[in-house]
Amino acid sequence: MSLATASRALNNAYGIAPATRERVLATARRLDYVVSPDAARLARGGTRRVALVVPHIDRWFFGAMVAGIEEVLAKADVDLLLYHVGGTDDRKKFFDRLPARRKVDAVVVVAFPVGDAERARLALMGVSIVAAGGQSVEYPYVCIDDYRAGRQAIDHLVQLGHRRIAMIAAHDADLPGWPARSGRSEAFIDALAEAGIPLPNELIRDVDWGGTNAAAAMDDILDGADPPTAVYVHSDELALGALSSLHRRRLRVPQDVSLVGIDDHPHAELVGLTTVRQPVREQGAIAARLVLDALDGTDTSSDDVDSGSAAVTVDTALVVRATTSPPGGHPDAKPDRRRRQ
Amino acid sequence: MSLATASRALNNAYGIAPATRERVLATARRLDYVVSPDAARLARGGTRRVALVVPHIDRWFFGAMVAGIEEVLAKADVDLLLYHVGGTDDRKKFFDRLPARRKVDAVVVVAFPVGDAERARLALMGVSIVAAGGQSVEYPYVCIDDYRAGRQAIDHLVQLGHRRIAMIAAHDADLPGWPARSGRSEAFIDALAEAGIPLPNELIRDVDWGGTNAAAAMDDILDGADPPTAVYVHSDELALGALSSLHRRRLRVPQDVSLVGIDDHPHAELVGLTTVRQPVREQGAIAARLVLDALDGTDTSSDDVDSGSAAVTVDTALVVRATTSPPGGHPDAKPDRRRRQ
DNA sequence: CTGTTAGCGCCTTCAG
DNA sequence: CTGAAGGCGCTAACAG
Repeated sequence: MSLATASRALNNAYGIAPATRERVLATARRLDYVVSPDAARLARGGTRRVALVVPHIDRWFFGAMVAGIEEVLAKADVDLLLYHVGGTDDRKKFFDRLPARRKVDAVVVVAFPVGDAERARLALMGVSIVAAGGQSVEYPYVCIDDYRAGRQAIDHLVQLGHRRIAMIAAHDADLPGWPARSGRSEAFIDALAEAGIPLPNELIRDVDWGGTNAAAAMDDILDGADPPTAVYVHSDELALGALSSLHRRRLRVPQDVSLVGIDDHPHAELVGLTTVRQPVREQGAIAARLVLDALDGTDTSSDDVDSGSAAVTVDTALVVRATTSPPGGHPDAKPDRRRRQ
Repeated sequence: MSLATASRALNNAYGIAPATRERVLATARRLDYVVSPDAARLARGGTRRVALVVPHIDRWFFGAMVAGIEEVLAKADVDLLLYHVGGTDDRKKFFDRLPARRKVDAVVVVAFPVGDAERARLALMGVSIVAAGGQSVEYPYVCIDDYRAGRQAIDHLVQLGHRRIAMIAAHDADLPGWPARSGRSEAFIDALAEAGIPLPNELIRDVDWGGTNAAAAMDDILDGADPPTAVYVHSDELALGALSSLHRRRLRVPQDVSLVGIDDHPHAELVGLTTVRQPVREQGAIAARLVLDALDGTDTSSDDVDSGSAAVTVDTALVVRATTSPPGGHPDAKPDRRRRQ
């Protein structure tokens, strides 16, 4: 039979006799034949591929995000090209060479602040772009409200009665302009202001990302003249560092000092860390759906539909575990050690 | 000028005048032109792509491995297609559908035990396969010697004078046949036997992978009649769980009980966990090189070269931190809290 | 419903 | 050293 007929059969196209199709499929099965996606793409246009640009694949947050994205994209039968853009040089190289060019229908930047120059380079690719975990004025995105998450953490401390509260923030040399920072910091400032607490500059540290750095910052803070009764840390992995400092000093948590983080990292549950949960995997899934929307939009050119839902903010929630209590730690007020088991 | 000339110029082919080439390249640059990799692949054969099959991308070990692979493969200008094969159903679906078929030149299975049926399916793809993190009789692989790693951990405990030692192993429903298990378990058995210590079956637990499960196992062990003075845990993430159990019970580590893990997870340093380091990222890099070798081999069909170096075992090393000491914990013998800072 | 005919964008002999 | 064909494996109009 003819080539075209076979092609139609394999693609479930219209206008083909069920019998013929069945025959084709059977033969294909017998020969273990599958169409070449590359050749198909060449003829049809549109790779079913999207590029994933991710800074630190070996950190939980990014891994979970990728897992979420992969899950729904795989289901939609689109492939993922992984570009690990770790350090600054990697980053430069990526945007200079644009290795994903002509290879994908879309790119997802994962928790990755895109600068103006970089945006210009990306535009060159001529494909849709979505940002996962980090808002963007230019692209469809999904993220949490970092300010709100921060407020949930701090307000919790304030409500417990803490007045002397430290903050450990972090920056990442590899991620200049990481957007979560400012929101989480502003939350601290505002919350204290609203509670009538003067901003304790001597209790604020801004470290390079990493648990050991956070531990050092915690040490530094505790060495101060008037140490805090509670510490707000920008993320759980940093909080774990702070916690190790506390343990090393044989300070009791939460009796001597309370500790709250953000993220709900798997290890947070393990050590009973009070934190603000963000659904990372779900964000990934949503990002993937944004991608699929974009692809459909491109295919059908229906610009007037759903062009507003391109910005999704998912909710966060305080998870109270065992590292927070009123100052001095009233045992009665102390929550269960492991809340969800 | 002609199409062919341009093609030659872009590919640095032989037989082209430097001037002409330069002119072509300049124009290409000006037009922001890049060749279509898909079309090129169609004409030339050989996608420059490899598939990465990874079970739990959101766990540190797998992420680090992927990072290592990506680093060298990106440098060689080959792209990575990511297939996240988490649960058993994912796995079945992947091997049934073989979504990477005809899309890649090789596939890397990351710490992923491949069964016979699965191997047969993979063979269908007709591409080279390498195993990263887990030995394989069939494929080129890179991994550590799990038995040896286990021995390094246990022998350390034995040398410190411990005679009552517990073991927490783990299995993963998603990774049936995980090869590291047996080696790490045998190490325990052999080491005790050599030291003349009878195997304490009541101190051995085999849990589902996960920190909380390990914590529960630790609880269970400590509730026993004659608790151990030291615990050997199959991996750091489990050890962190065990550690949380110890902390919760206000047991002093290492004075009351010593703890040793395997992996050197980033958090191990944070909490001062004594462990056996394995260079995960490096294993990824080596796996990537095995892939490149295989690709070259295919291209040039030079079967007689380096066909023996296909199995690499990388070294592990004991890292003594703060969770191990002689039974009872002689302060003098106690190593520095944070060894490498 | 099915076969024919063009390409998709590139590489590669083969003659100039 | 360069240009002119042919083809990689498939799909998409077209006719039958």
